Amino acid sequence: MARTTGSNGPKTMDAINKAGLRLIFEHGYEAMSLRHLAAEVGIQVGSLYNHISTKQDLLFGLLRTHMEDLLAELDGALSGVEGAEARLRAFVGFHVHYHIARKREVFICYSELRSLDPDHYETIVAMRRDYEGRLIAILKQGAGAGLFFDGDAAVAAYGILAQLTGVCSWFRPKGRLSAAEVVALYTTMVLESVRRR
Amino acid sequence: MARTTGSNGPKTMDAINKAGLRLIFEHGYEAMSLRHLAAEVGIQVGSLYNHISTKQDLLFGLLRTHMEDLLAELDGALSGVEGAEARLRAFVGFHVHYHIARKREVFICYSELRSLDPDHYETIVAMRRDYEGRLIAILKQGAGAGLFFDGDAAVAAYGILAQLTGVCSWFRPKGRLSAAEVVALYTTMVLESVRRR
Amino acid sequence: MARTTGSNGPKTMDAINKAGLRLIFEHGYEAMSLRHLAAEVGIQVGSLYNHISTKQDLLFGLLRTHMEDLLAELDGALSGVEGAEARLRAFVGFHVHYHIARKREVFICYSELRSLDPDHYETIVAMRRDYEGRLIAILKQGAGAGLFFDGDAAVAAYGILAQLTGVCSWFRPKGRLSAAEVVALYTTMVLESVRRR
Amino acid sequence: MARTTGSNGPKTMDAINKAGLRLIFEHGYEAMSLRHLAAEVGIQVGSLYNHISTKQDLLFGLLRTHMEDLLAELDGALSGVEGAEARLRAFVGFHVHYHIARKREVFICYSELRSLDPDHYETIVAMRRDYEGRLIAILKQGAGAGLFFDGDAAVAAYGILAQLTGVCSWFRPKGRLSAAEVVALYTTMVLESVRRR
DNA sequence: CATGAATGAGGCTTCATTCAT
DNA sequence: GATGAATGAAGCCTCATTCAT
Repeated sequence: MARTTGSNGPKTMDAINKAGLRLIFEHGYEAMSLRHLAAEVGIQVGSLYNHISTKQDLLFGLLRTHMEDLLAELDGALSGVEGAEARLRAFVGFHVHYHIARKREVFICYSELRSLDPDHYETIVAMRRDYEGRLIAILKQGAGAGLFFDGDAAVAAYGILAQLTGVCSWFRPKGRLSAAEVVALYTTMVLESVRRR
Repeated sequence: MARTTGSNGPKTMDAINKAGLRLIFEHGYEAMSLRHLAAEVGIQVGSLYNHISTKQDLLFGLLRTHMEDLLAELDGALSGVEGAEARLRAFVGFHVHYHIARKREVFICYSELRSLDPDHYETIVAMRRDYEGRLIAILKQGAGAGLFFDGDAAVAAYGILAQLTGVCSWFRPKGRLSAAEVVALYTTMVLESVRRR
Repeated sequence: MARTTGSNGPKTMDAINKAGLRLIFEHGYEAMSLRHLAAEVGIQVGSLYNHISTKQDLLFGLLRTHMEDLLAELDGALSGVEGAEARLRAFVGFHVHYHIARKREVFICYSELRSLDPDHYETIVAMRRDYEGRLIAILKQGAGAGLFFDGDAAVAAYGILAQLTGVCSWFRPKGRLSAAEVVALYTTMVLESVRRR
Repeated sequence: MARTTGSNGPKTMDAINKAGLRLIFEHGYEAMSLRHLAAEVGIQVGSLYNHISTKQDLLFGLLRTHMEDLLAELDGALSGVEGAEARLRAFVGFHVHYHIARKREVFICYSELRSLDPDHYETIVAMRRDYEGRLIAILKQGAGAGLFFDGDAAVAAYGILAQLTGVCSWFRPKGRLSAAEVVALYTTMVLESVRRR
């Protein structure tokens, strides 16, 4: 009943996004009910609609924000780095760290693609292709420079991305290996796997 | 009203499994309604219950069958193969082919784990660990023989499995590369990525 | 699967009646499903229909048989007994013993009246009125003979019947009082309650 | 579509309780569908759940309220009344009047006990035992004072309660006897039936 | 006489969303 | 900005009953 304070609009929106991210990660978009979400935030279901327009838009907002961040931060990580090998190292390091730090956004961005409306789907998939394109470009640059093998760069990129993205499934902060050690191991594995022989 | 034929029990059960697999793959377990499934099979919703006990059991049946097949066929593929490198080649080849051939079972076995009841979840995850254990054992065998690098075999295995499993997301039968070509490329990448240097 | 013996038709019908009586007593007619009943009998649901025509008819059969038995046995118990007081004693003794012996039939004959189709309802209620009429007649006979008070015989009879019928709710074979002791107590209470004063 | 009025929450809850009481009385708890109830109240089925949590809770609420009222009003009726005979007269008068006035609550409190969840069942049965205990205490008090016979007070009480409770089955406001006349007749019958002889 | 597969209606409950207050 | 009561569709599942085998 009693509201705690006056206008806490932005705070509420943040809480919705945070709880929504967690609930979608844990139960999936279809399985997360707005009742559940509202309870987590501490408001009534109807009140959600003062902050979001539909359940679908909540999902799309989360995914779009994630993809925008991912692309922007990748560009930051690659900026000023020259040479295919250095750029590949930078890519692997960035990708693993980001995917460990924001595993929930990453996870739902894969698993809930199919829950998006066609229009929203296209938007997110296009951003995803942008991201993959960055890695493909690096592989082609390296092949052109005679450093990397000369096979199908896209297929190789898909394999590398899958390997690296896997960390969000199994990495545990208190596990045997630290994030830095995983980066070191996977950087070596990736570099060896594409090196010209 | 008019029944089409006489007792077609087994045929119906097959149709349910087939349609269920496809619908869960396409829309997800939560998003697949039994209405939808029954319509696809061509029977009434209630009639589903002559063949399954619950929606959850339908899912579990699909996943358990898949994991049983996966393990049995892997053992077949590795049987009689000696030496760590040969076994690793056999593993990669088998894994990629199986994951291309049965991409839907594979996909839902990852994506719908969280939709399983706790007991069912444990059962499937245990079978999954069995499967991963086969690859880890090969890596350790190779490391012991001085062929493969001496790092964390489990983490390396997770990376390899993620890379290979990725094929069910992007592989298209009519794409640029045939299954055999993907196997060739990925076999090389995997072998190089773990080779002792 | 394998049937145990050859034709066991009447045996099956008996089993259905026995299990039906128990299940209706325990859960109520609406709450007893034919699945439940079939399982109890050890056959498939569809097979029930080789023995009964509808669920409703099963109920009606149980109630009609009970009422027929009740009336016939009451007539047996009163036959040859002369004098209002002796007949009232005989009535009380018979009623209590019968209601203890066949408490389940008695119970559902009250509780499931409302589950009967209108026609079936009328049939059973008419038999019930017959039964009540026997007691009312005894009270009137006693009043005419100056033994019993001269009030509303029907209302008195309803009170007596309710009191006596109550035994099927609380009587336990191993309770403090034996059936005979309950009969003795209630016979006294009833006789005193109607005695002319 | 068009909402009739603004927030009429309490009014709706009242209407649900009233209609629920009537429908359970007429058809039984199992046979009353929420469709039916909602139609009677004039809302959609789903809207019921803005006021009740489950069908079971609706039943329990009705029964608990009834038992609370019954106990409270009995205490009111007995308060200040001294002497076993006066208290027994007060009990009979109160019981009959209450059971005529609220025959539907009384009826379902007997007939639907078996539809209660085990926990709810225990709660109601305990209250029922409380109520019976009041009558047993009066009988013992009278026996101790040499007014009433010295038999099994509990069994006598069960018989008396059954007789009195029977009114809700057969009493009709426009029948031959008024409520006051029934009370007079039954008070006499009960007192005579337990008087020391 | 028993089976198992089918039907179509209906069971209780939850859903996302709207809107007057 | 929050509430709570309303909607109408849909969720999974069970029901009594039928009937070819």
